[in-house]
Amino acid sequence: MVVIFTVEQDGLSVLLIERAAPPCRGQWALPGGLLRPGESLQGAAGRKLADETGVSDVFLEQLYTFDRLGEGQADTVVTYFALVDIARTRLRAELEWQPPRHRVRELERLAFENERILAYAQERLRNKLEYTNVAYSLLPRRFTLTRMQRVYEAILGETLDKRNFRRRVVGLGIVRETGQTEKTGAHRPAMLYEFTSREPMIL
Amino acid sequence: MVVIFTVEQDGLSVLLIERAAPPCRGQWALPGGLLRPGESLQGAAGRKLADETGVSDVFLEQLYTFDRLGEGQADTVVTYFALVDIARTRLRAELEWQPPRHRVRELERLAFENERILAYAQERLRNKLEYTNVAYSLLPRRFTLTRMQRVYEAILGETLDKRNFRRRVVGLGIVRETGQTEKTGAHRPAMLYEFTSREPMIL
DNA sequence: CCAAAAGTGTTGCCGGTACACCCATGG
DNA sequence: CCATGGGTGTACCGGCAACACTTTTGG
Repeated sequence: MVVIFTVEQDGLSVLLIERAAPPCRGQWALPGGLLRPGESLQGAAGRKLADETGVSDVFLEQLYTFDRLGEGQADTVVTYFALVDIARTRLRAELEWQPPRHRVRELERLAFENERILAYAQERLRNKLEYTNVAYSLLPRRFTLTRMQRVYEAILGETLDKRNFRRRVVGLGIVRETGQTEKTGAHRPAMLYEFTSREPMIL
Repeated sequence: MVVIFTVEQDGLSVLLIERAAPPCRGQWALPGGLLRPGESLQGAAGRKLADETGVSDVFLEQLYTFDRLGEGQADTVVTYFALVDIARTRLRAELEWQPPRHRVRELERLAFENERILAYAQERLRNKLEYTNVAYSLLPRRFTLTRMQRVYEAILGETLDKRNFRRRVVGLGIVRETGQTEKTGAHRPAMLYEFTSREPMIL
C-alpha cells in the first residue's frame, strides 16, 4: 500500500481509490496491491506509484508494516509513502483517468482503518521535513522560496516566518540560488532556487 | 526476526543464534521464526523475545521490513528490535541454556546479510537514545547516574561529559531522584534515580 | 594515605523565534 | 495609485559543549 501525498492549492492532499469490489465496496482506500513474483517490496511500491501518477523519480520510502487492519483481515501490509509534485503527474497521466486526490484535512472514514496509516504517514512526513530535504519531490526543479514556504506550511499546518524560513533553508544548505529569476504576475522578479541534493540528506 | 540488544561490561551486545540447519548451517544469525496462525506481528516478536531471554516487559519496536536477504531468499522479513537488561534475563533463563551474546564491535559476517539489519538497528537505537527514554529497558528500576551514563556511552560509542549528561537527563525530566542512596565499594554513597516513564516518550 | 567514584557551576556559542518595513511591478 | 508579493536585520532566549576541583569511603 502506498500513501501518495501532493500539495495542491496550499493544502496537503492524498491520493485515494474508490473500491470497486467487496469488501468495503464504494469506500475510499489507499492504493495497494499484491506483490508480483520476483518483485521487491520497493519495486512493487514504485510500480504502484507509477500506475497511479505516471511518475517514478520521486521520494518513496517504507513507512511501516501493519497487520490486522480491519476486522476479518489477517494479512500483513507493508506500506510505503511517496511525495509527488502535481505538475509532474500531468506529463504522463494527462489523457488517462486522473485518480482523485483528497484534502487530508477533510477526510472522513476510510476502508480498512486506512486512517491509521494516513495519520502515521503524516506524522513521519512532518518529522522528516524538519531535518531532511524530502520536499524536493513536491516542487519543480526551480522554484521561489515563497512557493517552497507554502509547501512547508501546508504540511506542517501552521504559518511560518518568512525571514526565519529563508535563513534556515539557505543557511543550512538545503537549497541554493540558481542565479535565474522569474517574473510572475504583479510583482518584481523573484530569485529561483533549487535543492542542493535529491537524496534524503540528513543534516 | 528480532534484534535483541543488551549492554554488558560497558559494551553493546546482541543476541545471536547459531544456525543448526541449512541453509547457512553453523553461521550466526539473528533469532527469528514464522508467524503462527492468528498471531500478530508484535505478538510474534514478543514471543520470540520471551523464548530467548525470558523477559517480556521491555522496549520492543518494529524496525523495518526487509526482502531479498541473501541470495536465493525471496521472502520478506519483518524485523523488530528490543532492549533488555541482562540482570533481568537471569530470572527466568537461569537454569536453561543461555543464548550467547556477542559484542557488536567484534562481529564478522553473519548469515543472510544480517549485518545490514544489525547496522540499521544500531543506528535507530542511537537516534532514539537522543530524544526518548528507551534506555529504561537496559537498566534496573533504580540506578546511579554513572551507571546510566555507561549505558549511553556504550551505545553511542563515545565518552560523555558527566555534568552535561546529568543536567540533561535530570533537567529534561527523563529521570528523577528516588531519595534513596546506594553504597557500593570504595566510594561515598550514590543517589539512586529512576525513569519518570516507561513509555517511548518523545521530548 | 591512596585509589575510586560522586558530586557540583560558569562561560561561550549557536540555532530558533519574534518582529516591521521598503521596493518593484502590473493593472 | 494601489494591490501584490519579494526581499531584508536585529535582539532575546534556551540548549549544548567545554572545562577542574572537592568529598567520601574502603582497603
